[in-house]
Parts: sequence; C-alpha cells; structure tokens
Amino acid sequence: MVQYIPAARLDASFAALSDVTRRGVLEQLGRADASITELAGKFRMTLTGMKKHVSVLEQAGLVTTEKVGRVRTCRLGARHLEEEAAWIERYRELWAARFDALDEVVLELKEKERGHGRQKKK
Amino acid sequence: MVQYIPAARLDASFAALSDVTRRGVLEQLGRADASITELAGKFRMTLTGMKKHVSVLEQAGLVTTEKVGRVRTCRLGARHLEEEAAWIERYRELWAARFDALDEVVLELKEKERGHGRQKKK
DNA sequence: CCTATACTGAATCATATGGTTCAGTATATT
DNA sequence: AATATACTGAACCATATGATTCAGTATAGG
Repeated sequence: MVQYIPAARLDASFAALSDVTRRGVLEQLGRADASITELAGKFRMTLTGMKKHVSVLEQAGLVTTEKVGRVRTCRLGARHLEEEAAWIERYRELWAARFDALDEVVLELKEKERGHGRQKKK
Repeated sequence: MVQYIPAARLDASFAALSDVTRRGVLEQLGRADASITELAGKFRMTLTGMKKHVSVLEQAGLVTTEKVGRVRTCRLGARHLEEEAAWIERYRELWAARFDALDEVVLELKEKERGHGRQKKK
C-alpha cells in the first residue's frame, strides 16, 4: 500500500535539505519571494554561490525561479516534501514497531529478574 | 515556540538519508538487526563499502552497532527522525501558508478583473 | 550614450563522498 | 595448529560539493 517513490528524487531532495544555507533559503522563501541578490545578502555569500544553492533547490523541485528584466525572482516550488515526509513517517513507524518489540524483551527480562536477582547489564 | 534544532545535526541526518543504499539499510534494520556481512550481501557491495555507510548512519545517530566476537551487529539507533520530521512539517506549514496567500491574491485579482479587465502580471 | 546593477558562466580550489582493492587483525571452526 | 570468516584501516580513484574570483552579458536609470 505504500506508494513507491523514485530513489533519485529522494536522493535529490534530502541532499538539498542537508545544507543549512539551503534550508534557510527555503524558510526565507516561505515568508516572501526573493531575488538572488537579496538571498545572497541575507546569507552573506557571493551571488554566484547563492545562485548555485538556488539551482540545487530548483533541481530538487523545491524552488522555482523566473527572470524578469535583470532580476531573477525565487519562490517556493511545486513540491512541498510530501514524499520526504511520507518516507520519514514510514521509517518512524518501523522504528516504533522495533522499539515496542524491544520493550517486550525488556519486560521479559524483568520477569526473569524477579526470579533470579540482577541480570548482567549488557 | 518552535524548538531550535542544531544545524549540524540536521545536516548530518539529511545527508545520511540522501543515499538510496543508506535508506535501504535503515528499512532493513527496521525489520531485523543485521551484521555488516549480511548488509553488504543484501546491497551487493564490499564489506568495506557497507562499513562506511553504517558509519555514516552511526555518526548521524540513526544506527548503533555492537561487536560481539568477530561480528558487528547493527540495529536502529536512538534517534528516530523526530527533528527531521518536525523540520519538514514546519516547512510544509509555511508552504501551505504561502499557497493560501497566493490563493487570496488570485481571488483579489479576479475581483478586480470583474471591474477593470486584465491586470498587469506583476 | 553612459554607468550601475543583477545576474551568469567558466575556472579554480579544498574537501567530501561513494566506491574499490589490498593487507592486515581477531575470532571461529575443524 | 591450520584454515576460514568477519571485520578494519589505509590507500586510491573518480566525481561531487561548497565556495571563491574574474570576466563577461543584459537591462535599468540618468
């Protein structure tokens, strides 16, 4: 029932999110559209550097840009991380299931303990 | 009210998730603990290669390992991506807010249109 | 027309990543 | 004791990443 998500897409978006500047840009664009110059200023880096970050975000579909005159305006893209959220959610469920299983083991051990005294720690 | 999350931590875990093999390892470990050899076999790569992936996951806190005798057993770690899920969720809310705002603008434009005909795009 | 602004692309650089091989060490198995 | 197994670490390689500088091009404003 879990939808299949192309690996390359997740690769690209998680990679895009793995940089603090790019996450910052996304948050910024969540508040208002911005030009490359504005973003470069806000994050204290060269235009060229910011342009590259924006390109990475654009590749991942998280940002779209449009050039009007000499200014390129960046805004949030069509994708809003639903697949990434879904992947993480699925993982969290798996993790929880494992965790519950562990809980059972712990309970079982405690049960035994009551009979024999303290168990070896690890 | 939004909890502050250390950037380096998010960097590390999103980077860890940006590789299809590592995501596979996490899913695998969600089903059962496994040794390096087992994982290397499942993902068709050398022991050394898999060891590196496991190390990356371990660094990110997503996996823990324990060596008993000559086999190192890997299992899911203490972290279960709650911060990553939270970050993405926050972003999604921002995105939704922007989207709604856009909707309003569109509505507003339509309103004006009824009086004056087409507006200039920007 | 002239100049400032906004971006773009190529080149460069240091470091990181994903993978390998090869040569070990430590532990099981026979 | 001898051999097989499981991992580990170093070295290497190709490519990617994050950042810069420098030299453009295109557009806006005076």
